[in-house]
Amino acid sequence: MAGGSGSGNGRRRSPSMADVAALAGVSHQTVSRVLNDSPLVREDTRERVHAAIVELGYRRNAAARLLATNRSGRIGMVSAHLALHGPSMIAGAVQEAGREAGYDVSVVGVLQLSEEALRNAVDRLLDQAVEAIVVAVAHRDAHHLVRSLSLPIPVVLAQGVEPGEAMAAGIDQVAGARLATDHLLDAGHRSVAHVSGPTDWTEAAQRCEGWRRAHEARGLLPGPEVPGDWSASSGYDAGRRIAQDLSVTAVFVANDAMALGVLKALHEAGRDVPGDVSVVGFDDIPESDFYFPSLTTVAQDFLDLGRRAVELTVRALSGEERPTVELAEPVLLVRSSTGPAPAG
Amino acid sequence: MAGGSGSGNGRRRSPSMADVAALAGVSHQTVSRVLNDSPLVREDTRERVHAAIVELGYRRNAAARLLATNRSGRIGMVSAHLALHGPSMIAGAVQEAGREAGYDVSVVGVLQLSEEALRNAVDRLLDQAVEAIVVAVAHRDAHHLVRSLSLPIPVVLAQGVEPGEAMAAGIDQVAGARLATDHLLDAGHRSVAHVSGPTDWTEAAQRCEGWRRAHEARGLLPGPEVPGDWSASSGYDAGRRIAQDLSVTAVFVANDAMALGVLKALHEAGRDVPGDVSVVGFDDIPESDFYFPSLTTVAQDFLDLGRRAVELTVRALSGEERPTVELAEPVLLVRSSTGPAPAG
DNA sequence: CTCGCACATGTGAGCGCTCTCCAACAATCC
DNA sequence: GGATTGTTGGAGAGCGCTCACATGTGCGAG
Repeated sequence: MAGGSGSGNGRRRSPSMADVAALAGVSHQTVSRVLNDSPLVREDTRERVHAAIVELGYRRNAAARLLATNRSGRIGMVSAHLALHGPSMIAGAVQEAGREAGYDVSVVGVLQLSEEALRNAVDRLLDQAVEAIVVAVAHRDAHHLVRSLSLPIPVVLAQGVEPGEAMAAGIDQVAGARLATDHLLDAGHRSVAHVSGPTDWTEAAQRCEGWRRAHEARGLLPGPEVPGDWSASSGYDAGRRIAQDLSVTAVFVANDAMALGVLKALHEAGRDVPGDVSVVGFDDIPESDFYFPSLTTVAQDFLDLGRRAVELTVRALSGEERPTVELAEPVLLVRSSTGPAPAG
Repeated sequence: MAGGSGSGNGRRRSPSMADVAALAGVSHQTVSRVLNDSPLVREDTRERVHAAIVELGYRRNAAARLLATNRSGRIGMVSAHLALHGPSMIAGAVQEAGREAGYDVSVVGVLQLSEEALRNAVDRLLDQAVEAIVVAVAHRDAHHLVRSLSLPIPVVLAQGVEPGEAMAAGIDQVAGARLATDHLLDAGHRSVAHVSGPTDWTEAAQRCEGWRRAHEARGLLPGPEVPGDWSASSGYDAGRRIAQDLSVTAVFVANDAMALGVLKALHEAGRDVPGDVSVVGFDDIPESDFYFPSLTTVAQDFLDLGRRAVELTVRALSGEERPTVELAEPVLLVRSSTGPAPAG
């Protein structure tokens, strides 16, 4: 036991605060103060410490800091279908907005939607000691789970929320759908068909609701509703069914990808867009301007949504009880896939 | 100061190992053993501990564990343009493959590509104590940065790599481009035009290279090259220029989104696809089957790529010096946007 | 009946940081 | 000139875990 206490330890440990302190000729506490921008350090001391930090390539150990402070500076986010336009935009926006607010954002994607998968995702985030969780899964089950889950940290919902709901940010899907449907009805169409998203997705349900209400408000009966699954392929199938019904002169499709399929099916069936049939999409993906014809669609400001979600998070974190933000309003982009109802 | 030492401390701390140990009537070490599946625990003790864990809702503190072990079980990933199909698929695949291999994956997206932004991203990952980093930015600068950066942890490249490169997984872009170009040349076209991606992206450069070589191999001169930026909009601009040149009968477009733009421009110029002009894309995004006409394109197995990248990471982590995997081969999907060269 | 050896469990140090206290010293006041 | 500030610095505990070790059993062998 005497003598050589194992010094030559193969892999060199990274420098610690003590090493920096020793090199700068101060105590570890002073180094800590410098790192945390405390004003209680003389300028030349601060510089000496900084020099030591650079020389050693010191980097503060986040785990130790977290252990001591119990604050991770990290927000978790759970998302599904990250390959889809909306979810991926929201994830990017939350990450960006979080960063602006001084938080790191960890995104965990759920592949198969199930209660277990969601719980799992939340568990993984909890393991990372996140201070709050943003759930951006606009699925009914997710909504329920979030509300039932009683976590010691704030959980905010992004997307698929109801107006006035606390701890929830969103874009008014019902309003967006009404915008789209009203545009068609205003153009003289007697009714509008709808290609919907999967019904267990709250957004799909809300868009459907808006479409229905737009008709109701005018005392009209809505056209046929054909279910899809967000994919272009399902839109194509729906489009083929719609093309057979010659009384349909206008279609509101729940997202742009499906609208692409609808457009193709209509085209193949020899029905002209917008001459015979008008089509409106939802999402304004960058490609939709280059469809044939370029697609009238509803645009949502995802970046703003991300910012609102983070704003809620920050407010909740700073003690506010059940912070609320208003739903954002989507915008209709009129392009060339819509026109007046055909005469007759 | 006597008496009531602040016991009613508002926010209750989450239970620690010691709490579990006390409840189960064992020492904290035994709890640790149970948590780490040590065989040195009697069955009934193990059950008692488990019961205590459940009762208390105990969850192991990852920061403390990391501090003690110096192993985070986390892999970092830096990605850019997560809204694009390829990058987003790769991110998902790496996350999934990492999870299978027992690692958590942290993705940090870079918005503006710059050396500083990349360094920043790496810094953020380092702060999370990742054990390795996967860089999935197929940009020349990223490639350089990664090779110059000398980190104490393994860094593997995914996408935009050269054959035989160590610590790098990829899909052979040159081969993919040759596949596409040869398909057109085989169909009798005398030369093929190319709408390329931004030239500082290695993938764009490699696809361009494959297109060039395919001509070379037959002693042909390549058609005009028009630069794009991956967006449908830039593809549209390129398509308009190409449509003016009546000698062009075939176009290889560096990705599907730009191909959509090309298709539209060609259509507007009255040039029939594939009657007058054949078009091939790259990526096989789910929508490309529903373009007008449905797009012949090159498909890449991103999931496999993710798995290979993680495989490299794991091998490097387990001490292998400079592990290598082979480039994967992409596949040509022939659909209806390509046909024989027009007579004349 | 002691020894030894497997197994099962407990003890204590230390990971790198932040926090709460306390010490040293200069400048200021009555 | 001694008490009173304010400024700058240091010492030490403790966050919750894992590690290396010490300890306490039971049981067959010498």
